Amino acid sequence: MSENLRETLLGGQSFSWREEADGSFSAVLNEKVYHISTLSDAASDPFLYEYFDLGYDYEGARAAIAGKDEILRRAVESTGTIRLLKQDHWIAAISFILSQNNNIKRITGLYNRLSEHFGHEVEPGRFSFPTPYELRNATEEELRAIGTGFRAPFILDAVDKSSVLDEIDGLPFDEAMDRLQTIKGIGPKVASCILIFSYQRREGFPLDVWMKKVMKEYYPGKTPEYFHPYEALSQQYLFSWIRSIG
DNA sequence: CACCAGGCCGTGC
DNA sequence: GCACGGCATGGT
Repeated sequence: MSENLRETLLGGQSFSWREEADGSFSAVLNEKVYHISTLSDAASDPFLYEYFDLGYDYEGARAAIAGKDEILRRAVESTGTIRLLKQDHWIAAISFILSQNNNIKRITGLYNRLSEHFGHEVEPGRFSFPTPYELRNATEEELRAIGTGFRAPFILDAVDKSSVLDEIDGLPFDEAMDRLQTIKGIGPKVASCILIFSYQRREGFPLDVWMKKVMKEYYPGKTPEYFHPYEALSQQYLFSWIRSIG
């Protein structure tokens, strides 16, 4: 099977993208509205080249993962190639704070409402995700009013501590995890998602309710170390697979 | 009505 | 250190 752009963009690592009626994808990033139909659309754009991590050999990684064991082979063959996006640190941090005890559809809705209420319009009807500066005067009541619920104070704490996101690069993985968790609403799972989908830390292995089920049923006694050096990508394939089969 | 969703916080032990 | 209840909201 070939590239699965849909799974990469809408499968739970980003909440910036929407699927258009013609099957293409669009998102407001970098003060622009990007439209993508295939990965080749990204190759000639420097921003998208980085964003889609086009310098990494995902086909090679995919083959290596599929050869690891029977479950991974099944997971890999159940879908096309999945990539690990390199998203903006702030967007990723808030996205995954929103994700806790939530589902992908509702997370996307919250992401869009935050953009419409606190971001700015870059094209008619298309809003950027709000920066920490744009959220500096937001109140807990305003954030709750758009449906963020108990996550509202976490967002405000992240605004206060947004500089933490500039102190992550170069840290050993465990220290990066600890530093991110100084922000309220960021625990081990959210921190690992931020590190993978924004800081290119491929040793992350987020354990959400789906992946805990996978580990219990198919990898009892195993730790993320088992999947080295493809922890994050293996996790993405297993996550996609277990969700597809329920 | 119940239970769940890409969990974490605060408390108690 | 680990176990537990609570938590906003919308879908099933």
